[in-house]
Amino acid sequence: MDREKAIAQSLANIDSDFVKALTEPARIEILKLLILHGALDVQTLAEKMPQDRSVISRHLSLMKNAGLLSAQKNGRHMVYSVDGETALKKSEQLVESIRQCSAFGCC
Amino acid sequence: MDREKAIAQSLANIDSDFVKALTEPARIEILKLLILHGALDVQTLAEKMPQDRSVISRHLSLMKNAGLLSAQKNGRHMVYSVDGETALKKSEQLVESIRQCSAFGCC
DNA sequence: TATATGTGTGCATATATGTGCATGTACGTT
DNA sequence: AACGTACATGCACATATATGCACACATATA
Repeated sequence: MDREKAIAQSLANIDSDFVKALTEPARIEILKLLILHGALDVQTLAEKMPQDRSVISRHLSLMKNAGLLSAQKNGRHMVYSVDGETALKKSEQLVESIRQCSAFGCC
Repeated sequence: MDREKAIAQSLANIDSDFVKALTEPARIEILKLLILHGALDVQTLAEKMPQDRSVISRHLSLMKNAGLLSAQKNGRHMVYSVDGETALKKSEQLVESIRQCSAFGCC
């Protein structure tokens, strides 16, 4: 059925990794700190949070894979910053998925 | 600092329950079935999925609390359907949060 | 009333995920 | 080359979450 495929396609477009990246309080805090201070390395970021550096490092890696952050190696420092363009694009894509589903007549 | 509060406020507006509701494959499948077939009761929904009825019931409850679904009692049947209006509103709110953060100069 | 059906919840369990410590790797410094 | 620093990863562990079974409650039916 065409309609079924269209609905499945819309929902398949929901980027699970991106959404998951926004569910953890520690990651929201990282996001906040990065927006507030701009680009920060792992060490500096970890000093502003209760978790261990290794934990912060893993969160950053996850958020980078989710398209929320971008990273740049500066000497032995790894500098992370928010990839606002990608983040905005992905969130808009989420709205579009839900909008299409609404258009399919869910209510 | 005013800017700091504004950033924190934007990120605090991210509805964690709503976002979490979209991270579980089983819940996405429920969403798909509800959009496809319209309003469905727990039993009918559970027959189309591998999980136990109790599991489906819990997912539905969570999605309802997240504002993704609405429910109506019909005799001994509990009929769930997608609350497209609320879902769209919440997803747009997510975009707005990220847009504001972008505006604060994260990139 | 007695019986059957539809839901939700308590409980135990498996899996997923966050966390911290120890270690390995990469890079700059002396 | 030797050392110190920054980061990532393997490992063990605690917590969160999804799952299924059994049962209690509500409602329809005989």
